[in-house]
Amino acid sequence: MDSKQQILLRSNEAKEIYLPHISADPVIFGFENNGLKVLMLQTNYRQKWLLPGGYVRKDEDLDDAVVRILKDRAGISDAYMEEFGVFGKKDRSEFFFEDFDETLFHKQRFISIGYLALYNPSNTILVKDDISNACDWIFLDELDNIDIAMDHREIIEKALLTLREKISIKPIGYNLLPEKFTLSELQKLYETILGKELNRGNFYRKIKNLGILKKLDERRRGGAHKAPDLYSFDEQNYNKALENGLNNW
Amino acid sequence: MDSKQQILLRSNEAKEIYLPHISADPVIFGFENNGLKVLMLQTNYRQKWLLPGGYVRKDEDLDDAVVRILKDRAGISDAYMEEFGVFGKKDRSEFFFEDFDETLFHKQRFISIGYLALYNPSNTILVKDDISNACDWIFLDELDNIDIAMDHREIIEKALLTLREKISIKPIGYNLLPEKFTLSELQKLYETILGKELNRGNFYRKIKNLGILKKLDERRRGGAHKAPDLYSFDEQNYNKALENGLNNW
DNA sequence: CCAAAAGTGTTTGTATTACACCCATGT
DNA sequence: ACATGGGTGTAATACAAACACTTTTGG
Repeated sequence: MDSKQQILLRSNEAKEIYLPHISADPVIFGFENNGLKVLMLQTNYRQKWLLPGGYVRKDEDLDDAVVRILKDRAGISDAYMEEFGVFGKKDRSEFFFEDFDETLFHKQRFISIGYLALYNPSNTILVKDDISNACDWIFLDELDNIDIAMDHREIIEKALLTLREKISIKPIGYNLLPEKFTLSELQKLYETILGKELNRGNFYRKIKNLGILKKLDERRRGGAHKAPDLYSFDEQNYNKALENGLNNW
Repeated sequence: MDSKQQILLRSNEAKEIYLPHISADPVIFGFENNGLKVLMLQTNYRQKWLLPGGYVRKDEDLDDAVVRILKDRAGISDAYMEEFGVFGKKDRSEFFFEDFDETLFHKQRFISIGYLALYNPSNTILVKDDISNACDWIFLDELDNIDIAMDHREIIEKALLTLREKISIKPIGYNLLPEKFTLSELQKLYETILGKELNRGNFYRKIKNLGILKKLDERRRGGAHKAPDLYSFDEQNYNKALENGLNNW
């Protein structure tokens, strides 16, 4: 079965179970090798890259739909999630399926709700579904080199802006870093998101005064030099800081 | 024609021209008599108060739809506008029209996109449309005393939170105050949105250093005491501050 | 004259920034 | 030994918060 037939099959099913005209597109950010990445899928059909979006079931809360979409399309659960924008231009999506006729579910006009998600790439086992031929974390600076469908590039940019604003108000890291991490990894994450370098000593003090870290009795061995201490987040204080907000960086 | 018949009539029309399942609800804030107000309509049907929401035409950008809705339902143009949240619980709206059958357009499941708008009440000539028997600015502290339909109270609360966060990043006032205003009016606006009192002298210096005000050669006469100077916004600097953001209050 | 309005001064406290220094330690 | 990591000291700066005093002026 070729990719076009597969889409047609999906279309009929979709008409029955999903609300028309509404889609949700999660921009899932991950942090690895000192860089920010976005999870994207490449469709069999037309070989273009897309956010792992999906639709809302007729009998399902929108919030639940997004959780399900993340799970089904990217194999991700328990990610941090937040709505950050709505994309509703009238020709934003219809053109993509130009070789299908108007009855195709996917070819409707869609208003898409953008969700920002944070997740640690090393926790993911990437599974491409049957309409995708690839599922990958793409570094932010590689986005320019791939062919992105519809307005998904614009969606990612808005998500990134939101992330940047967010980090000056709320702590970020819990969903992006592994259980155990070093201070310089955390600092690098902040530097990457903010797009500027931070002073190590000041970062050390500030993050420590927040009280959101727990120093572990372990070190990361095997590096070329002194073994750095490992930390993890103190969940209670982290969540308290999430509620109360922080100051600026 | 009673209110139920009127809704039925609207329903048939609506099915033809609007996208199903999608609505937009603007929370329009106004400032008058030293207090924040929200524009609301009271439906003939069931006498409940609602935000002046509307639907999106099949051939219309979402952004344009919101502008049209504001114009048609509240007689407002050129308001500041910004999306602040999406409300998508599955039973959030269907119950309101319980005495109609399932074919009613309005009784569908709706996912509503919330928009925050700022407008000066004295610029509005309130026009109730034919499905509303009242259209009014309601003071925030009066909201508890009126019967608000669906989840619209929750939507207003989220909008207010967004407004509060917004004021610490961007200047606010251009769309909420008349052309010419006094410093104490502006201070009162800030105090109302932030929900706390500010020191006059410090406010004076801070707002002045922002450079977003123009002092006019006029005074407000007729008060009991010294006539206060009138100001207006310096549009260029105001917009620059909008782009660049400010500090905290 | 009086109360509101405009404008300025000062003090205290707290964060931020930028550097710099010292110690610890794995290879 | 040495590069990295951990931890602290400090001086300059910049605001923010609280308060108080003065001058102006419309009725």
